[in-house]
Amino acid sequence: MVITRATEYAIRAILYMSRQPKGEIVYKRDICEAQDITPAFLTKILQPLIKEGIVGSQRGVGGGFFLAKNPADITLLDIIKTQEGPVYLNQCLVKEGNCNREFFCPVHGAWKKIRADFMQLLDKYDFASLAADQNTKLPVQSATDS
Amino acid sequence: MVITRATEYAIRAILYMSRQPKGEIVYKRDICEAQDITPAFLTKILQPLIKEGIVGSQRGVGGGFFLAKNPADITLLDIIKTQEGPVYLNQCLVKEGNCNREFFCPVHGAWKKIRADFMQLLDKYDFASLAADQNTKLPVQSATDS
DNA sequence: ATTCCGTAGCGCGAGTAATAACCAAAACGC
DNA sequence: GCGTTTTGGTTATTACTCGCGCTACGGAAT
Repeated sequence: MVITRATEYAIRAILYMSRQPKGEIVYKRDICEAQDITPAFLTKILQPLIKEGIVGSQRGVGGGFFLAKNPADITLLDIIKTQEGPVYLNQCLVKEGNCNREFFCPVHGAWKKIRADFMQLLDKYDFASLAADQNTKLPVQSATDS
Repeated sequence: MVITRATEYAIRAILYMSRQPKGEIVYKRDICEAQDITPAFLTKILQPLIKEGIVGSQRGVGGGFFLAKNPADITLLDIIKTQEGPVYLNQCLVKEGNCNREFFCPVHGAWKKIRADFMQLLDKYDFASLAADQNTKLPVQSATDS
């Protein structure tokens, strides 16, 4: 019951971009260095984010990636959904009719509620706040390496 | 991001036992039939529950399993923890010092909070209530097969 | 001796986490 | 304009881990 590494990296990458001036293009290389991600893997991770309209990309010389939305409008839930698909928690909730016990199984209803509450929990954290938190911890930019 | 089948089955098994008279021994075979679980797998699943003191077992002729605690004192979180270990959500939270970004990573704090809230969410559901829910759905016992 | 649970370990299959190779587009130099 | 360089886009492959279930043998109770 742990998020995948791809999700972890995606969150880091978005966080990194959130700290840049709005619309500023950042190099893949810079994200990788700052956040300890291999370039090839980062490419793959960013694709769904681009499709989702959260990240924009620019090819060619001087190209790179940038945030296509306001950090305040991006939440942890958004990122998790692009990487892992919808949050389900329980197999029975994956598809309607997937579980033939639905009629009488009381846990079914419980899971539905838990899932909804959990998603709401994740949706509370937006990247503007997260980036702000980081700024209070790290007033000096030069200490970003790990 | 889905719970394992073992957890699913464990919950079903506990639910089944919660509906029996307190302390009554049930056969493995009966649990398996009622809840669609293979006997060998159920054996494995019940072990951690026994170690945790949630389920009791009786060997020999006429032996079987029974609830060692009151259904009202067993929550979904208890079962999940026995099957999947502590709930972590994020690799960084698995072990203190596991994540060298802890100092400045703002997501770290967010995950800690989310995790605590999530666990509290799961801890709200006890098996006395769940079993009661089932009784309202299923007043007649003979309809329990799937 | 029989009937049950306890424990260890095996094996298939699916999913993770990368890596590699090749393709496409944009900008620059000439 | 044209080709080269610099970037991202896409697909395939791989090593590895883990979920899931099965098998086999051991141990306790009656």
